[in-house]
Amino acid sequence: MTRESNRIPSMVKNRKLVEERRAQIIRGAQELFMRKGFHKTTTREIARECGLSIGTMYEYIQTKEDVLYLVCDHIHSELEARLKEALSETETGRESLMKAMAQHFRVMGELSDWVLLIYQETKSLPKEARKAILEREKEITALFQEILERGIRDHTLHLDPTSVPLMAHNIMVMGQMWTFRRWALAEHYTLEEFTRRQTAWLLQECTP
Amino acid sequence: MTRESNRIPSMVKNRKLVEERRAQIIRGAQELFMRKGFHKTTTREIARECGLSIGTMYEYIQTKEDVLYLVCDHIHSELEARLKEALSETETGRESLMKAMAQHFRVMGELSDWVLLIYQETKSLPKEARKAILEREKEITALFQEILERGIRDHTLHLDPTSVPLMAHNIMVMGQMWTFRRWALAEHYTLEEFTRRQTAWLLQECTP
Amino acid sequence: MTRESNRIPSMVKNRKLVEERRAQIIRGAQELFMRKGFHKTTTREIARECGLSIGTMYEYIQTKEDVLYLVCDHIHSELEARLKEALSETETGRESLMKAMAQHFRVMGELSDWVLLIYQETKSLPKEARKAILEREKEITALFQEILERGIRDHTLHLDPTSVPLMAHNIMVMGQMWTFRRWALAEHYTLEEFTRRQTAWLLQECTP
Amino acid sequence: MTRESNRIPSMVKNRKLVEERRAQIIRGAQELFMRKGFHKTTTREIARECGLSIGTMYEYIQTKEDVLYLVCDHIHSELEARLKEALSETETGRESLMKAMAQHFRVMGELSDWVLLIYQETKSLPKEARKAILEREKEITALFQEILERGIRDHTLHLDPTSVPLMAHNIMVMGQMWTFRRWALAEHYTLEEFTRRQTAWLLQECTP
DNA sequence: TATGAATGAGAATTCATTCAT
DNA sequence: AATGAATGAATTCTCATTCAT
Repeated sequence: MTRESNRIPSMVKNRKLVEERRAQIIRGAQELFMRKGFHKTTTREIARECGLSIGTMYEYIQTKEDVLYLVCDHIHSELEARLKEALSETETGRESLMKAMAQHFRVMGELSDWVLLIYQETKSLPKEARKAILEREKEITALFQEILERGIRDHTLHLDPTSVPLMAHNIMVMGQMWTFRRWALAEHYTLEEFTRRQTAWLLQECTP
Repeated sequence: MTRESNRIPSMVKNRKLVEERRAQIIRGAQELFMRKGFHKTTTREIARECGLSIGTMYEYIQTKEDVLYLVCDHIHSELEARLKEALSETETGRESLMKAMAQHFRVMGELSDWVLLIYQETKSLPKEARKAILEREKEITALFQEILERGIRDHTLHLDPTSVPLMAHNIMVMGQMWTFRRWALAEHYTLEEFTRRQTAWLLQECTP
Repeated sequence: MTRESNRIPSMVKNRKLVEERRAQIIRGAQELFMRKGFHKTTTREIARECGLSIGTMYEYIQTKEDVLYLVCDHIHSELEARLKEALSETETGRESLMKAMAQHFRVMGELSDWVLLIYQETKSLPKEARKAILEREKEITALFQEILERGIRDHTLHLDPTSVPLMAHNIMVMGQMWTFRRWALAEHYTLEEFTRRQTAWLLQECTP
Repeated sequence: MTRESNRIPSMVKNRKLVEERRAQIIRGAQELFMRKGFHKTTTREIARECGLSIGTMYEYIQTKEDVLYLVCDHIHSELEARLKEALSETETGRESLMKAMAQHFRVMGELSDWVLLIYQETKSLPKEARKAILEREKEITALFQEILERGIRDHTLHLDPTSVPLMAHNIMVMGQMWTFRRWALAEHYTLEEFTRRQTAWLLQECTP
């Protein structure tokens, strides 16, 4: 599930066991990183929280940064999975877009603490890992690009093809917006209102 | 200039000197925080970079977090000042909006490393300081709200008044977008194209 | 042995090891505190003296004050143990008192550097610990109260019962006297003479 | 008044001014040392408390230890002066002794916080200064020796002359006792009861 | 595989003292 | 005489990582 998990070497050979223990580690660390941030969480705390000894934990990772990577990767997997739930090839592009945006905002709202985590702690990752995380981000963005393109093909969305990447990114950013600026937005709008208005705005741009 | 600077107590009484030395500290720390991040920068490095002994530096701050606050506050001041340069009361709201958005995106592009800094390190600030930083963010957003409202009043912008806060935040987020996702956007658009398209999109929403 | 030792949390689980390492720490610190005082002794010196790395030492204590507490507690244990050696239930109260006083003065003389340590550094302890140390002091005083009361019961000591606490404290203070004012007393008296005179003085008060 | 004050060199030549400023310093420092102890009090705090700038303060002392010495010396002066108030050459030795003991206990009770200070912080003084402080202690003890000797000479006190120093020290220690062990003694006795019992005990020894 | 004691470089902060003004 | 900004050595404590059992 945590797709990139195999990028991180482990001392332990048994694949199944590695998978299982890392799930434990992710569960414990996620909670802690969210509450205290990456830097203020110690490896000891992570070990304790996930029920392993430090020695054992280090059999499954190499550095503390690995844990952060594991967590970020897992969150991305979750985001992507939840988004894909709402996708269907049988609908028109326009319908798909509306559903996808609604789901995207809903998920970003529900997992907002996790999303925050990704955007705030990614910079603590070593270059390679940071790149891999950006790649995931790109992939999710690509999902929206595909929907937009499908809409163009089936003539339910009228949009200059050169605007497709921009609009996909705009959608992504709208999602983040709900997690980063909720402190201000929630004073004025509910998630449903927010979704309705933003979707309407975007769709209008895609209407002849 | 660094408006909130007087929130942080100093051992040194001479106001002028405090102002001056803190400017030194900000200059040195900004550079380092940008390059290495807050946590990986040591107080000794900051002191060395800004040409003070640690002892002396600590006469002007109380904790390392104070330096971060000083830096964030300074960046916000810069952003706000640069944005205000482009504002003028004599134009129509629509004209103002176009200029302000262009300037905003330009500034966010130029200072993108600094902007990144604010959004990534703010969480390391103590609660009080974090709140003060959010306040600054609100104030800049308010500038766009005022422009939008002026446009509504002078009938050059047609927008449901309840959408004003949302659109102001959308503009803010578009600015951040250019700093956070430039790695992806710059593959497709120049800053000018980005500005043109986003402005057009937003203005269309404000056209009957 | 260092009875209160378990009040101080340790990172290390193995009870036996904790006992052992703390004994090491006490041994090293006692010597240093005696020579240089608590404040002028650094944690690194303590670690070096007791053959542990600082990191390791800090696995067994939480703060430098903990070391002081451990040392004070250990000294009290020693004092109490040595005093109890001389006690016997089978003798008359009067005989007991004489033996106990002699032993007390002897021990206070032998361990005078340690005793000095307790009385001079206790104030550097956090409140809770200071209270625990006073408690030990009370317990030793109580030993003398019991002897006096036994003497009253078996009619070998004639003393107003309301004077029992006062006399017990007087004995304690006589013991400290030999450590605190030896610089002056030793010019005139040997420990034996001191013991004889003070015992005689006190016993006379307890003779009809 | 602070007799030994001239042992400590000052940058300032004007004797009167030195006297005056040092009195200021003593007043401020005494309070702080009592509350926080010598080590936890900073020179800056002392300067602030006594209304001088640090620079100025250092014109009148050489090191922080000097301040401690000044304070201890001043306390001793106070103790001695208060004790001497109660002395009179015209009474019998016995009467003198009773009055002196009562006054001694009273003063030690009243100034107990200061007395504590002397006994707990003296060890922080450099050797020379520590010796000077012990000298003061000796002098006060000598006052009691003189009274005892006068009593022997005028036949109102019957005491083996070789016991004179011991008894003088016993009196001194009884005084300290009331400051050091008040936490326990005050549960059983008032200062008056304490004085009466201790005086009676001592006088009995001096009665044929 | 699992454990957890050991390590020590490294970090933030303090504070007595000086000295140019 | 008075001031107070500057200094930097010194101090306590932390924590990611290793490795012998």
